[in-house]
Amino acid sequence: MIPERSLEVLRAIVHDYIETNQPVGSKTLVERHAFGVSSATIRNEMALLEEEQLIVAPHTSSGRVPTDKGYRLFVDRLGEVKPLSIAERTAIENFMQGSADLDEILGRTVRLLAQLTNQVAMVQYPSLEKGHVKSVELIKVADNQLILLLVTDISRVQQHLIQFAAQLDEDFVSTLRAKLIGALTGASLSQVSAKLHDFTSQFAPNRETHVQLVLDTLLEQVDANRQDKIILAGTASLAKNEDDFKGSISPMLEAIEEQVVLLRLIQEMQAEENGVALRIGSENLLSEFSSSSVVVSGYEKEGAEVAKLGVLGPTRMNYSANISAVRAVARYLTQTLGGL
Amino acid sequence: MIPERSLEVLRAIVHDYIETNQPVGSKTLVERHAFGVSSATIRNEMALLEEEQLIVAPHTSSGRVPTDKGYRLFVDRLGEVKPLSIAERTAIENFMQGSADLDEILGRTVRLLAQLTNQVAMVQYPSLEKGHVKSVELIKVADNQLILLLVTDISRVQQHLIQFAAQLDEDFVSTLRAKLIGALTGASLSQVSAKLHDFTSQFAPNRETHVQLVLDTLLEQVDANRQDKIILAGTASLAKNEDDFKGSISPMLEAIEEQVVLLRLIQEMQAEENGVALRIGSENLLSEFSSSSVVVSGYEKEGAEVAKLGVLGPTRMNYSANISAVRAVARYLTQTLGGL
DNA sequence: ATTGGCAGTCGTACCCATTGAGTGCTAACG
DNA sequence: CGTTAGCACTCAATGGGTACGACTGCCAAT
Repeated sequence: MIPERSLEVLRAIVHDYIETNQPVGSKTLVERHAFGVSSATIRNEMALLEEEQLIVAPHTSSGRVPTDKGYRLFVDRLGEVKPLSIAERTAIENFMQGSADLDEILGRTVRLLAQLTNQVAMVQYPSLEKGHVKSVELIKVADNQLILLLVTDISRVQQHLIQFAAQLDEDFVSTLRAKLIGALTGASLSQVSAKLHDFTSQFAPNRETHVQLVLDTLLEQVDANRQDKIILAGTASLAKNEDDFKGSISPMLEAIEEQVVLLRLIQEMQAEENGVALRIGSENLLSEFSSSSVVVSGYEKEGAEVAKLGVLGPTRMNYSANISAVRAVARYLTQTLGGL
Repeated sequence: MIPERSLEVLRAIVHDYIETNQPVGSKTLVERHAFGVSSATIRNEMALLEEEQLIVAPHTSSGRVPTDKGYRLFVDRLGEVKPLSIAERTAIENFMQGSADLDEILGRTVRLLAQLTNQVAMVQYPSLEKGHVKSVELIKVADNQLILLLVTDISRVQQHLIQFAAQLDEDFVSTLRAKLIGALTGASLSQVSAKLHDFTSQFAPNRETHVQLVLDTLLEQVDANRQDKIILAGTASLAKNEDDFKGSISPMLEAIEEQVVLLRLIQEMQAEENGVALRIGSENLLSEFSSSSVVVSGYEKEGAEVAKLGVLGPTRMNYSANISAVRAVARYLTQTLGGL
């Protein structure tokens, strides 16, 4: 429905605007891009694009700026995304090398992504919902304190301190430990609750409150895997691009600090055909992010998507470069996790 | 050497400037504070203060603004710091209640401090240098993978995944585990290295590389306790007070993200008589923080200082309120940790 | 459909005069 | 000798006025 040349003009406008941060006018446009036509023709095209609400003029006598809708059309019809440069690829590989620990891998990943894109980078911790229990450990650290460890197959160990009213004897702890291991090893996290259904009855009545306390803590740990965590890097780039955002950046910083908000935001984003999900400006329902865009992609472990990563920046961002960076980093992370 | 009335004037200037964010002139000063003298006298005093470089006039025909040196004298001669309001005290107590896990306690603490002061709050994780080993655990999670756990007496468990080239048999793992526990339980972290000196020789030569790998990882974990970690909250307030800082806030955000810089910064601050350490503006040697002030205080566990916490904000901050907030929160944290 | 030309709009930059807050200085006062 | 009133002076901020220039939209010609 929208003719090819109009699209071409839109592409050029987005491109120039991203580069110069100035509203772009018809004259400079024909100078920089070798359209075969004069500025007057471009003016007509631009009037059309404005009617379609794809671009807008900040004031009467100025050039045009893409609207959110304009950016959206731009990325949807982007065609090819620019592949990463060789320098970038080697940078990625060097960055990821020699990490064994999950925390370290994710930490490196998020810094890498921030560096590649010059935007705020976010990496969500893997959801363990689909994980399995590898082992459970009880470690006595004081007469009345245990540390409960839950080891799952996504290279992560959770720990929690349990405080008891009374002293604990070694025998009780070790039988409890053995029975827990027996009952849970290999179970998927979603099964844990069911598997423990009648667990307490194995113990003498006077032990029951202690056992129950441990079970409660354990279930809490399992539950904690559902509300995941997110790590960030590159928040300084918000300040650097400050005038790209309407208003102050401080509500954005606040929202970012509230992990819950961010998590909900990226949770509800569903990937499109090219593997990444994209929200542009007002497509983000939260008002704090109405002049920001978010690019996210899922990453996988053992063939299943376990969490997401992505970047957050002004709507005036380099979509092509950022999309390919997010995609590449997600792929490398998937690959790195596969090697564990 | 500096007469009392001059000090009084300096106090008034700092007070008004913090409140209004405007250079303060002699006339408005006598209006707001009931000195017994006229504005001309105050002008003479101000000329004196300026000669001492305690205040400065941004331009010829404007009021005065405190210099870093002025702020310094102000806080040194502050006399009493304003005690917290009852509302603030109950807020603190509510905030701290019902936390058992160290991570959670520190997380709450840092958010509390940010909220009380409206500044960037920082809490350093306890240094475990003076801690003791409570237990060591080896958990087999796959044929060729172990998780090493180091449990210390500061309610923190460290974990690290170890990957082996060959398969491991249960017997080897459990004897290694038993010997490690035997050798290290109760040892202080600084002794660990020495205690393991001749450890490898207990094993058959073909096991040595495996044992060594575990020991290396263990020592790495012990070492990791020296380079501590810091958590932050309230970075949004940087943006909110943006114009209080010269230049952009983005280098500050960068420095904050580089934990190393922050750690060095607060590490080298030594507490003064009132229990808090204070760096004002250019007293911070790092140029990024030349228009910021930092207030820190140590907090204790079992009578010994284990780490620091504090706030970071513009030199134009409410020193009195922030000092007392930092002091109070440090005390409450010490108290909370004592209950573990 | 494209183009050159042209009137019209509006933001930006610049100059200039005015205003007002605040200073330093001096001379008078108790 | 400290304090004070008065006064001349400085300089940032403000607002009006004008010129400039980068655009656009429209129209008539190609």
